[in-house]
Amino acid sequence: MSHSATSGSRRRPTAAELGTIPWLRCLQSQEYHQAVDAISLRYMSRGEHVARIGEPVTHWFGVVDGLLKVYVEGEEGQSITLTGIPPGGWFGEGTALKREPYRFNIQALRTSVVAGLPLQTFDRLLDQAPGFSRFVMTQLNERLAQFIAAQEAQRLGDPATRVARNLAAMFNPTLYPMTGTTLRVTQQDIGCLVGLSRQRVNQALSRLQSHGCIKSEYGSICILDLDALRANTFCDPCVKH
DNA sequence: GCATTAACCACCG
DNA sequence: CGGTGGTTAATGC
Repeated sequence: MSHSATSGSRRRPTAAELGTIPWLRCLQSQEYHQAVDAISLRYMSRGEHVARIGEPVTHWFGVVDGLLKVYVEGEEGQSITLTGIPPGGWFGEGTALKREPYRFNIQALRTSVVAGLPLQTFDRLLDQAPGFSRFVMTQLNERLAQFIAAQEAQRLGDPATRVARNLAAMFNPTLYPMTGTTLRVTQQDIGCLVGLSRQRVNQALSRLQSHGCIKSEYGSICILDLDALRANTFCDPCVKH
C-alpha cells in the first residue's frame, strides 16, 4: 500500500478547479480534452504525503488548493525544506522525465487538493502539444533560477530575510501564476517552510510589514512589493522607534 | 546576556 | 469551537 488508500478518494475536477491549472491554457481542444479526462484530484489532509523519497513516479502533480512542502531529511531526521508550492504550482517534472524514484518528499502543510496527470498522458502531451512542451521547459528553467536564489537565501542568517525570500519564491508569477497578491498561508505554515518557530516568523513578518513589503492578514499574507521582498535584506538595524 | 521555544489567551471564521 | 495570531513566561546556549 502506498497512496490512494487513506483519505485519498480520487475524483474528477470541477470547472473551477480546472481553472487553477495553468498549462491547460497551452493546449488546443483535442489535447485539452485528453488532459482533462486524464486528470484526477485527490484530497490531502495536513501532514499527508503526496510522495516520498524512493517511491516511483506515477503522476505529474499540481496544487489546486492548499500548500505543499518539498523537503528532504537531514542527518538527525530534521526536515530541510527545498520549496513550498502554492495553488497553481506543478512539480516533479524532472523526476517524471527521468523516470527516477522521487528524490524528495512532498507533504501537505494544510488540507490541500492535489491534481495528478498520469505519466503516459504527460509523455503524450510532451510529444504532441508544443505549447505543453514549452510550458514544461519554462517551468524547468524558472525552477533552476528559484533554487539558485534559494541557495543564496539560505546563507543569509537573518530570519526576516529568509522569510522574505521564501515568500517571494511562492509569489513567483511564472511558476505559480494562480497566486495573486495574497496567499493563504498561516504563520505556522511559514515556520514549517523556513524552519523557524511561529513566534520568530511573527517577528519577521511584522518587520517586513513595517518596511511596507507585505500586509499580514488573518490566515494569509498580502504582497505589496515583490521586488523588495526578493532583493532587500532585512537585518536588524533601523527598527526601533 | 541573548535567541529560541513553550505556554497562554484573545480573537476571527 | 477549532485555528490563528499576538503576547508573555520558560528554557537553552
